[in-house]
Amino acid sequence: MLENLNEEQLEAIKTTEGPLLVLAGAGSGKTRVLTTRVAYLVSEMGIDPSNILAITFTNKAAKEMKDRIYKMLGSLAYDIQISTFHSFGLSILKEHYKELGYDKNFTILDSDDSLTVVKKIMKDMDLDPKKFNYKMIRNRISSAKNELMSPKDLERFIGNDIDQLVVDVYRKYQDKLEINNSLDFDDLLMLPITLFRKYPDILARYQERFKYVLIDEYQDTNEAQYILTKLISSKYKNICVVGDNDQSIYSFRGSNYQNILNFEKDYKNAKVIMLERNYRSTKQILDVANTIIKNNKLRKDKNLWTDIEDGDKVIYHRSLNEKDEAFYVKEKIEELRKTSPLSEIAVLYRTNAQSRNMEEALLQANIPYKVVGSIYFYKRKEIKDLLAYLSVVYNNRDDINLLRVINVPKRGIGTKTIENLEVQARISGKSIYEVIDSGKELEFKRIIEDIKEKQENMSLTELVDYILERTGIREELTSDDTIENEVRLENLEEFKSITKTFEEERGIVSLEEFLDELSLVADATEYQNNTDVVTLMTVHSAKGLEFDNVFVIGMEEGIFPHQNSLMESSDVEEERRLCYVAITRARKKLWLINCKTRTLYGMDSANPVSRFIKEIDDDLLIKENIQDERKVITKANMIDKNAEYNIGDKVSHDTFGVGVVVSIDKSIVTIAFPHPIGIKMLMKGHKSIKKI
DNA sequence: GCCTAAGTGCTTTTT
DNA sequence: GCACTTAGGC
Repeated sequence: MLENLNEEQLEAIKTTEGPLLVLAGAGSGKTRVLTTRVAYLVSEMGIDPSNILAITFTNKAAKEMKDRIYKMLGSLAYDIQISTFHSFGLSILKEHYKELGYDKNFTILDSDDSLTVVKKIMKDMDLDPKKFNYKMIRNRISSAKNELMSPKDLERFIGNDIDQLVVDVYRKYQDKLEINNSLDFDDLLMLPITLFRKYPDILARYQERFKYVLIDEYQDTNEAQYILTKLISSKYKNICVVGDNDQSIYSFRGSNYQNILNFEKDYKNAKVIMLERNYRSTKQILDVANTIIKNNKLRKDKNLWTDIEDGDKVIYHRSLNEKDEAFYVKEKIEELRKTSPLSEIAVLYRTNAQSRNMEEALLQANIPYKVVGSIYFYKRKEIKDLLAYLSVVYNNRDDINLLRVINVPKRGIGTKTIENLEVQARISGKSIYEVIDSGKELEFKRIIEDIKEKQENMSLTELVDYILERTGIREELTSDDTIENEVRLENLEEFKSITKTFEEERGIVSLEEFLDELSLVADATEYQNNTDVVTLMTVHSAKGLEFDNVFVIGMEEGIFPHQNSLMESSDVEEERRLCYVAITRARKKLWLINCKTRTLYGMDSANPVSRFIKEIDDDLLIKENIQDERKVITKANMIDKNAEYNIGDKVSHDTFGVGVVVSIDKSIVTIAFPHPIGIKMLMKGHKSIKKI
């Protein structure tokens, strides 16, 4: 078990008592240290497996850790609690929902559902939707929760009308969730803390149970996660946190990498171990990563090194456009697959939207791939509808899901009826299901009741089938023979194969178990078992993974670093850390790719080369296709029909600033906007363009 | 109540 | 470019 470990790794494993901070650079064997440490605690120190709590951020990391520990400990591993923060929170709430005023069958809303609730509340408040951004309000509520602030706590910080509005909506939002017996993602972290603060005896039991606590990716913890771990480990203080401040990439979710830098202050006698030797990447790749990350000002310097000297140089390729970019990657993959399994190839990008062209290219070339984190499966209407039915069957009081399907398929329940139901529910403080007592909606209620009754003697897959039958969804989709309906049916069949896999792996699965897991794992690829395929994913999802061959596409200003990060230097630094994460995923070969022009938001644009590429020393790269920079002009339709345009005219745009008309061809006017957008073209009828 | 066409706004990253 | 909303006719 302890073979082939270096001195620092061994020390991290054997320091079992007291607080321990492991600063682990990329590829330094962090996961190995964590898993071996757990195994060591059990097999060498004789610690009861059920006294150990290991927390990760992603389901994937948790699964990986479980598998590895299982290999070392066998079935003893089952008693170790290894989970993500959110699933750990959920497990606490499953035991103590009563103390918090919830019923056993509470449901968990995904972030779209939360947004729907916020929208609804704001509409009820008669707020002009154009004036207030729902998403912004939802995000503010979410941040407040992650900072452990109730509406009342937040009140003290009101400085303007918007703040006041956030507090008002937050209060109503929380009331709504409680009436609906439902929780959002943030509640999974916040409520356990509320519980522990209110009931010290319950906390004491958890402290007693989890005498040994391990936290992975500690640099990504937010306030709620930080407090939660602190509470649980505050009695025995056997807390081991592992992380790398250079890989902190979740500040948008409230994570604070100061948590890792402050660890020594929090725990006075903390031991600190640095893992600086990289076992993953070649020197050529590591050099590129190091030259980029050293541009961050707010950073603790460290020296990540490797002795893998003989590698290939990193390639920087510049394509014509995004199609060409995808084509290039496809060509390279076809070469690679002669010598490497497809599972050792990853294509990484900054935003999910970038997967599309890549998918098309791979599809055309018959190269199997998977898109990780692609939630599009669960976002599809038919799947969401089915899930909504399952949720309502499980928790009748879940208004959000009920309203989604009360008229699906069409049953003649329209806006008026629904409005009435909502009003009734609001005055009586009940859920919609509870106030239904007549009309077509009673018919709906009967369907749900019937499914609930039948459910008792059915497997999960049978239940899904019965819902499709009883609700009329299947009939609706088969009665009209269109391609769209065909696809929908296929997706529903695919869903059934997910439930089947579930049941094969775990035997009888309750609806509760299934819904819980789906709400925490919104990624269809987690349940696919095709292994030898190319992996497409965002850089964020790639964290913690490694591949022999890595392509990073879209290395352009405005994309990577992303447009929205360019205003704040601290945000650009986070983008740089993200870039560092991307590069350090590669073991052997790395390609950095961008293109001269691409279609973005429905417009053609020419983005400058990413600053991260420019930060790399020339002699570290092989450059391909680099020529005539910055003269690319693309065209599209245009604009304010009432105005006349001449070359050289100045125009202004709310987002892009002041631009100059560079060419006119019939109805197409091309406008150049300054850095960093590059040159943007605008479509016909775009009102935000004004001639000056 | 339902359907369609036209209009609008927005896309960062995730549990 | 797309998903989502809205208005207006049936």
